Amino acid sequence: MRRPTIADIARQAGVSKGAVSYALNGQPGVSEATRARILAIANEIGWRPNIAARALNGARAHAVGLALCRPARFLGVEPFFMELISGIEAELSARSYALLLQVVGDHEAEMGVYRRWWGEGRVDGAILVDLHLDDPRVPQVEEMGMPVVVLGHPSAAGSLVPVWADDSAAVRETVEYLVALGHRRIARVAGLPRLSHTAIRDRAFGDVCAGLGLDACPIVHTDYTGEEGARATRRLLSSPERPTAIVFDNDIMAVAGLSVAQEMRLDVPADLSVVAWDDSPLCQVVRPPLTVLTRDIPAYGAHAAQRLLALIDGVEASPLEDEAPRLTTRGSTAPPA
Amino acid sequence: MRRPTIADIARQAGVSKGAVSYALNGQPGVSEATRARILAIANEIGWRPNIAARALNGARAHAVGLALCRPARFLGVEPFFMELISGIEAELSARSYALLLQVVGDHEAEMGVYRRWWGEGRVDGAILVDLHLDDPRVPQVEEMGMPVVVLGHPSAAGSLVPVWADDSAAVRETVEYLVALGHRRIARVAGLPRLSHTAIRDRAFGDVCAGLGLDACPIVHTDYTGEEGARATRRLLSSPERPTAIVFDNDIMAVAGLSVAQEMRLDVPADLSVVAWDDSPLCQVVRPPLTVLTRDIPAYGAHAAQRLLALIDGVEASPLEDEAPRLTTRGSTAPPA
DNA sequence: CGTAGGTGCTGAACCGGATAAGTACCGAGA
DNA sequence: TCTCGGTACTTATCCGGTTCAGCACCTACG
Repeated sequence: MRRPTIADIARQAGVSKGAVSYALNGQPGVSEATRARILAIANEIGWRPNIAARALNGARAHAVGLALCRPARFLGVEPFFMELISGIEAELSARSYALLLQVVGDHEAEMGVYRRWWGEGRVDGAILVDLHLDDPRVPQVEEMGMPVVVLGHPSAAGSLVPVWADDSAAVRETVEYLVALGHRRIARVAGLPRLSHTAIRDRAFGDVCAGLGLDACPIVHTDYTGEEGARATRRLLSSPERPTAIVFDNDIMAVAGLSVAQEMRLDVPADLSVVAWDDSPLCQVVRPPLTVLTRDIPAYGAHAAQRLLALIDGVEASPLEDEAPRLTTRGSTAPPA
Repeated sequence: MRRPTIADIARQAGVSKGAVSYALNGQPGVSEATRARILAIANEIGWRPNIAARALNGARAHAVGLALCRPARFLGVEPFFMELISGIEAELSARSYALLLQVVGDHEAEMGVYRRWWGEGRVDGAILVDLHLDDPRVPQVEEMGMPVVVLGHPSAAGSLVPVWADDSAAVRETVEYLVALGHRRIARVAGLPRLSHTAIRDRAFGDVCAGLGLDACPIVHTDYTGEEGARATRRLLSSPERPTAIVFDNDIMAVAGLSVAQEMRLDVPADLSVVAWDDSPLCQVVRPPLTVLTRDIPAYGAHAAQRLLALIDGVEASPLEDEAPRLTTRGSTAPPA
């Protein structure tokens, strides 16, 4: 029960391997009658091209790589990656491209994986996520010559094609909205400080607060976990100059912060307004439902995949600024009491 | 700047391609001195094996497939899959196996993907998840002859190697605990009724309740979303014979149910005890923190990957009953008021 | 001293396709 | 009638490895 090859088809059709190859690939060089006969036989005996054989002739691997460098636990915590992956998938599967996924421990291992995949002809390109400030991966993949799309701001992407959203605008919209409600003391519970998008949001937050003449606008950095989100919230709410509004960098921390506020007998939104970055069912389910910055994460992934496929096709891929996160107001924001 | 091949190494070392192949693969047939020289050259010029060429000689694809048949949105909602994937990854990456992932729309597309991957020699095996009752995929992959491990109860796995946990025992432990606390009216908010593990939990729930002589133990089926979880809870809490405890099939629904209870001015745990299936940071973050059935999902994935790699190696892989979910009590369960 | 056996290597075939080069055949135009 | 040109193929080569058969050469043993 060996897998049928074009040699089998050739034998049955009474033609040469070459003719079968032309016929199956829609190339000129065979008559329509012969082509139809060959296709019929191929279909009948269940022939499938062997990608290995094709790859040997310099063909595409028809797969793109994604190495995720996050502790396994965090992956489960944040819906972000699954949503991103489903968006990437949507684009890839339409072109019959597969996604080669590997979770790695650190950036060194990540680069090792990319080097191997690229060196072994396993992937045609890759998507780089979670850019750091001065990320060493950028020059390294540039040197490899592998088509790569970066999910992140162009300022950190070097010569690689970036796909990003304007986080600064989202920060501005949020702060301006809170100020319009009457808030003067706004805090930000941020994610990992070494991530470049954290730095961008931090700077935008500081700039907007300063521009609006707000007093103290503290920023607390965390590791995105509910535990640290709760701790940061507790610290902020215990300070003498208690903020009347907190903007969290993800939904998990926002929910944790909400619980802390309620634990401290503060009413949300009367005593404290809460805004979360990234919507999730969770945000709609807690009481009060959270005002959030909504992003279409699957679209984000889809756009990155599109750009990557274009690059792989040899098309000059332009940077893409995706839609900025939109503020969706719910019950967790109101004028301060 | 072509990629170096063994021919390049052979030329530099002044030996034949065959000798290089033996040297690089640790096979006998070359002297240690020659082997060392060849390895040094290979290392120096940065040679990497071309998997395509290896695969052409019948070698492994060194990848396993996972096609997930869930709407993109649900993937983001449930941490389960990311945790599962990181567990699978942990095992695979240790053996330099990659995971080929594709999100598909329905079971037919899923089977199409498996057929293609297997037919094209892209994967050496696959992991089947989300088994249904009388799942048509089981006989289909059995016929394909592809090594497959099933995540689910043996009763639904046919001749495929199953990896599962004893959900019935977990259900029993939970109900017995609630009864010991003094509860007599316990309800279950379940997931999709067509999934085989839902059926197994349903049956166990019914059996245990009947065995303990409990009155009415209603089961409500949902689609795992917070919305349906909230609706199911509202319905249960509005009935004349209001349950004093509810066991939810995932954490999202449990949190939604908790909010509904609080919305209805019921105190948790005094008026209503809540138990969630699967722990997550979310469960620890809400007030009160939820009593949960804890599973080590990454371990679950790792075991499945282990079994699959064994199958691929031609080793007879035995079914594996994984550790049953453990009840972790927190503030959401107490004797009824 | 002849030879059996092992070591260390070479040369060539092979995997399953893609593709360039070559060839037989047919019809049309000069 | 001969040539030209296109069609419809065939043949051969290549991709980058693996693997088998074969062949020197050295050693040990009777």
